[in-house]
Amino acid sequence: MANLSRKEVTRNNLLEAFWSLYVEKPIERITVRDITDLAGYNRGTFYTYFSDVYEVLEIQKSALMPTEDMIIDPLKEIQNNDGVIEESINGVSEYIKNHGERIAILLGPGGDPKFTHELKARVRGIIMDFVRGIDIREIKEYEYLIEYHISGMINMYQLWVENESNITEDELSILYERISHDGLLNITSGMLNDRKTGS
Amino acid sequence: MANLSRKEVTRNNLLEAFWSLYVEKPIERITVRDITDLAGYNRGTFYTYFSDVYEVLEIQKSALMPTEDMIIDPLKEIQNNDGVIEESINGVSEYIKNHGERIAILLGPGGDPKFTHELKARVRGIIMDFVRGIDIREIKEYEYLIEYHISGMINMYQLWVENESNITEDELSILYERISHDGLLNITSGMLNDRKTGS
DNA sequence: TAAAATCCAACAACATGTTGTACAATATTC
DNA sequence: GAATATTGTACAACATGTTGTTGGATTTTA
Repeated sequence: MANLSRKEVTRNNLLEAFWSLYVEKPIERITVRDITDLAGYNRGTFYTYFSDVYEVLEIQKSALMPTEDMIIDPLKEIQNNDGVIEESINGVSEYIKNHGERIAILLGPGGDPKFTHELKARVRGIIMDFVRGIDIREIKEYEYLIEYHISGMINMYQLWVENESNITEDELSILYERISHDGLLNITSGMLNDRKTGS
Repeated sequence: MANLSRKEVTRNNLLEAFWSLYVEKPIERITVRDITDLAGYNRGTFYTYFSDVYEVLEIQKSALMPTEDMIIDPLKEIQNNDGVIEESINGVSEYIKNHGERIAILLGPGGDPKFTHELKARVRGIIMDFVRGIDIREIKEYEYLIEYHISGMINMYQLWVENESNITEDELSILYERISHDGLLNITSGMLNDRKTGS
């Protein structure tokens, strides 16, 4: 990874320049000139590497997409256990943590809804394949529950970054487990100070 | 709602033309000319109503944002009940159903992440205000649980539209209730055909 | 290793299209 | 016919994507 050709260096510089602009403003206001000025190249140089600004974003997105293995491996591990979904979900959240800040930006208000959509579809698809193998009833309905859970997790994480980590990572993990175990209403009842926990 | 002035008609035509383009392609590829050509006006006319294509989207978004009342009223209704959050959530999903297709588009892969973000922040804020009034422990943590739930619901709905309603509306509602009551893992255990329900 | 041939990243310049604004001319409404 | 809405046209500013050129690096040849 040491010796990069001139070509690779230029390409990386352009990719990095794009990202530092993307963090600050929406993609539709990022021009080719913005990128090349920041990176220190001629505007035309951009076109020897990319065909337009959106292609740069696509490249960044692919780099942040989880591989099949990232999702499948943890799933396989638990085929011997009972807590069927839990562990796989933690595998996913592990991945999200690792790619950290950049993913949070793509998931957030200034990010790319296509990324979020594709990410969820991918994780959902893999989990659904797995689930089909373990003989579960109401498959069609189950897809929605998975969607609920994946979305919930992803957006909890995004909010956590947005809130500048106002709770610890461990506390967040514990919340993941509690909410997927018990559901919102059970947890809410348990959190009330001076009321009956009704049904 | 019967007699619209010419001005109102023109404005509406432009808004509608925008929307029918927005359904088909991302906003960054919608030009002023596209809109006015489709609506049958001169390009200059556009600028007497809007300052830019993005402003048109903002207007559409505000029209689809829930009012305070839409969220608060159902919350008030249940202060006498025990199922604290459940009903309020159904109020929200009611609203989503009413504005239907358009909201799903804004929430979806071709939509606007700022809309989704603002929508969630609004609902979350109102629910959190409410929750502060009923003396709940771990307020800071609770915000994340609300985020999980709101995101889960919104995205279940979006997927349902994307799946062209492959289950009925009632079935979807029931899933909402089950998942918020019991949590994913409990439901999963209950759905397994020939395994122990573990832990 | 030195000279020649080739490559190719970076560049300036160009043609094209969109934007937002302005203003006089025309059409529509009441 | 007076007021209002829309059109047509023109313009400067700017972004886009393409082209042909340049000069330094790399490869080939002897």
